[in-house]
Amino acid sequence: MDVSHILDDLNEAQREAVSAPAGSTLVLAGAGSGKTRVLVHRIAWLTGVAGATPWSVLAVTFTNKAAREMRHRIEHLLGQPVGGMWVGTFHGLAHRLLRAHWQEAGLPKAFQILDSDDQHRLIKRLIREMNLDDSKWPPRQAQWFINSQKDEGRRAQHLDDGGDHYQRQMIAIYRAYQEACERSGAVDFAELLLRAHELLRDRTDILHHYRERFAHILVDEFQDTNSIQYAWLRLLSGERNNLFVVGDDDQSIYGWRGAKVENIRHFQRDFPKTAMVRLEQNYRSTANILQASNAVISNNPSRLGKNLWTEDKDGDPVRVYAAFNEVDEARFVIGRISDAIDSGHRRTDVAILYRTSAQSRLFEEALLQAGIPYRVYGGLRFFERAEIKDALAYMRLVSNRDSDPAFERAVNQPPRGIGPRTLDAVRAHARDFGCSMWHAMEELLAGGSMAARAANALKGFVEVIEELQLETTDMQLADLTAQVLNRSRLPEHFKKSRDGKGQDRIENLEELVNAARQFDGISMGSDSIDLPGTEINSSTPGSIESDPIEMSELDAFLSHAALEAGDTQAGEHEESVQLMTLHSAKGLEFPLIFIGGMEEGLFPHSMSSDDPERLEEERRLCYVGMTRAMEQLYLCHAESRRLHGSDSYPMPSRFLREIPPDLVEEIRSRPDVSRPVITPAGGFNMAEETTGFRLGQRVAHPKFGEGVVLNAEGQGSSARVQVNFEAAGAKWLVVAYANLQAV
DNA sequence: GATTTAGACATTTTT
DNA sequence: TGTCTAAATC
Repeated sequence: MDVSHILDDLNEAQREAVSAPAGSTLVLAGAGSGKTRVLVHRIAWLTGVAGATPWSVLAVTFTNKAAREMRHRIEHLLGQPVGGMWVGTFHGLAHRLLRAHWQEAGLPKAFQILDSDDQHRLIKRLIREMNLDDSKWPPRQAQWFINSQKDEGRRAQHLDDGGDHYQRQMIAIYRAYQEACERSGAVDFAELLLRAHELLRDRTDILHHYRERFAHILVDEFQDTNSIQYAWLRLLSGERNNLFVVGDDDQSIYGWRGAKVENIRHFQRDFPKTAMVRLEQNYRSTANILQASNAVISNNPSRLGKNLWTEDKDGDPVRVYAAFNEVDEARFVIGRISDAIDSGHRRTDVAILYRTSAQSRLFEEALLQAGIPYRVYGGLRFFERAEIKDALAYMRLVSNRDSDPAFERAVNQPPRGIGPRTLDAVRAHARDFGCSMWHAMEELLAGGSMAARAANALKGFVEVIEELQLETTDMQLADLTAQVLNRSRLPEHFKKSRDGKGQDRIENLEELVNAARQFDGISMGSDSIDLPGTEINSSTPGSIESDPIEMSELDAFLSHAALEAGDTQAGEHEESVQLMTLHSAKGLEFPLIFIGGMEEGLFPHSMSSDDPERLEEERRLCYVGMTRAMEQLYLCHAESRRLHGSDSYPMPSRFLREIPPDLVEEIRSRPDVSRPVITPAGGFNMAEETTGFRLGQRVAHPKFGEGVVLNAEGQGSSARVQVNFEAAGAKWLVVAYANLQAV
C-alpha cells in the first residue's frame, strides 16, 4: 500500500499528532483546525505505517453521523474498505458488547432499547402507580435524576438519601424503574453504557480479551465525554494506554447533559506520559472572524489555553445589527440573505443560528414570505414519530411479549375497546405477581373473573400478536413489517383521522416497510448481523467474541431504530438556507452565518447567567457559533423582543461587548424609515411628528445616559417616549421635561 | 371514544 | 404568545 501521502498534506502540528508515538496522546484541536482530518490520518498512519491491523483499532464518536463520516474518510484515504475496524458511537459500541455477552451482562437475549420517550412514559406510569402526585414529582425530573445517576455510574442501591425527602423519593422511583426495566428486558441509553462498563469491570476474562484486541483506541470530541464514558475508556485502554483523544475544551457545550470538560484535565493526570499537541492553525474563517471569536472566548478564566491563527486575509468586519424588535431582526437577516443570493451565493452557504428553538419561527415566516427555501434542523426524527413507534411496539411484542412499554403502547392503539379500567386491572395483577403485563393479562383471562366485554377486547389483542408471531416466523423483515401493518390495522386507523396528518402517517408507515427492506438488504450481505453504530468484523479466530452475535433480524432492526433515529425530514436535500440552534451547529461550517437574539437573558440565557460555570458554557456556545463562519458573520440583537407574550427590553449581549470594536461594523436600523405610532386619539401618526424623535433613534439623557427610542405616544406637551437606556433599562419619559438629545 | 377547551409553561439534545 | 397536555364534554 502506498502510504506516502498520509503525512504529505498536513501541517507540522497535525503531522506531530498523526505520527505521535504509542502511548496516550491528547490533541487539543481548535475550531476549524482539521480535527477529523487528524483522527482519520492517524488511523491511516497506524494501519498503513505503524503496522497495526484494522482489527486492533477502536474509534469512538458521539453521533452516528460522525461515525459514518469518519469511516468514509478513512476508506477514502486508504483507498480500500477497512473491515474489522470498530468505528461507532459510545452507545453503539456498548450495545455491541452487550449483544455479544448478554448472558454475562445479566440481560435477556432479546433485550430491547428504550429511547427517551419510552423511558419518560414508563417513569410517568410508575410514578402514578406509586401513588405519587405527578405535579409534585414531575416525571421529567425523575428521568433526569435517574439518567444523571447512571451517567455517574451509580445504581439505586449505592445511593443514600441523607435523610432528605426529595432524595429518598427519587431513589425509590429509580429503584422501581430499574425493576420495571428488568421485568421487561429493557435497557435505556444510559444503561447501555453503565452495563457495558460493569461487564468489563466485573468480568476480567472479557476485559482482557478486548484489551488484547484493541491496541489502539481513538476518541473524537473528547470534551463531551461523561464520567461513565471516560471510566469505560480507561478500563479498556488497560496498561498499554494507547489512547488517542481529540477535543477542544473551548467547544464543550454539553455540560448540562453530563459531559465533563474536566476529563481533558484529568486525562493528563490519569495518563502521566501523555503527549499533548495543540492544533491552532485555522483553515476555516477569515482573520477578523477568528480574532473576534478569540477575543470572546478569552474571557473564560478556566481554559487550557489556545490561540487560533490563520493565514487567511482579514476579510469583512463582523457586522452587528441592532434591530428594533424581533420582527425587524428577521426582516434584516432575510434581506441580507436575499442580497447574498442575488450576488451569487448558494442558499446552502447560509445558516441562521439561534439560542432557543422557539426563535426559528420568525425567521421561517420571513423566509416563507420572501420565497426562500429553508430547512430547520432538529425536531422529530423518523423513528420517533408516533405512528412509527406504534408499529414498532407491535414488532417489539412479537419479539418479546414481556416488554411492558411495548404492551402499553400497542394494546389500545388502534382503539379496540380496552379502556383504563381494564388496563388498571392488568397493571395491578402484574404488580402483585411481579410479572409482565402480557403474562398478567393471560392469567386474568384464564381466571375468567373478567367482564365479558373487557375479556373479549383483550382476547382480540392477544390474537393479533399471536397470529403475527406465528405467521412471521422465518419471514423477511420487510414482509414482517408489512404484515404488522396488516394485522394491527394501524393504517386504517390513521386513515380515519381528520386532522390532516392521516395521509402523512400512512405514508410514513409505508416508508417503514421500505426502511425494513433496506435494513434487510444490508445485513443479508454480511455473515453476521449489522449492528447499528458499529461496523461488523468478519470473524475473530477462536476467541470469546468470535461467538457469533445471536440476534434476529427483527431485534437488530428494533435496536437500529432506537440507536439511530434517522433524519428529521425525509428527502430534504433541496438547495436551502439552514436554520438551527447554536448547539446543533457544532461541527458544521458555512460561508455566511447569522446569529440572532444576541441579548442578555436570551444569550447568555437567563437560566445560565447566575452561575459562573454555566455562563462560561454559554460563552463557549457563542464561540462555537462565531467560528462556524467562513466569510461573513452577522450578529443581531433587538431593542425590544416579545417573549412569552409580554415585551422585554433586553440589553445587548455581553458577548458583543467582548469583541474589539475595530473588528466590528455596526449597522443601524434604517434611519430613513419612520415607524407609525398609535396615538391615544386612535389614529396613526409618525413618532417624529408628535415627539420629535424617531423610533429606533439613539438619544442621550442627562441622568440615564444613552439609549434607543422604542415607543412613543401622546401629542404636544403630553407626548411621551419610551427609551431603552443601556444602563438604566426601559423608561417612559415626557418629552417636554426629559431634555433628550438626539445622538 | 373522539373532540373541545382550559391550563401550564416556556433552554440547549444525542444516544 | 404559541404549544402541548390533560381533563371535560358530547
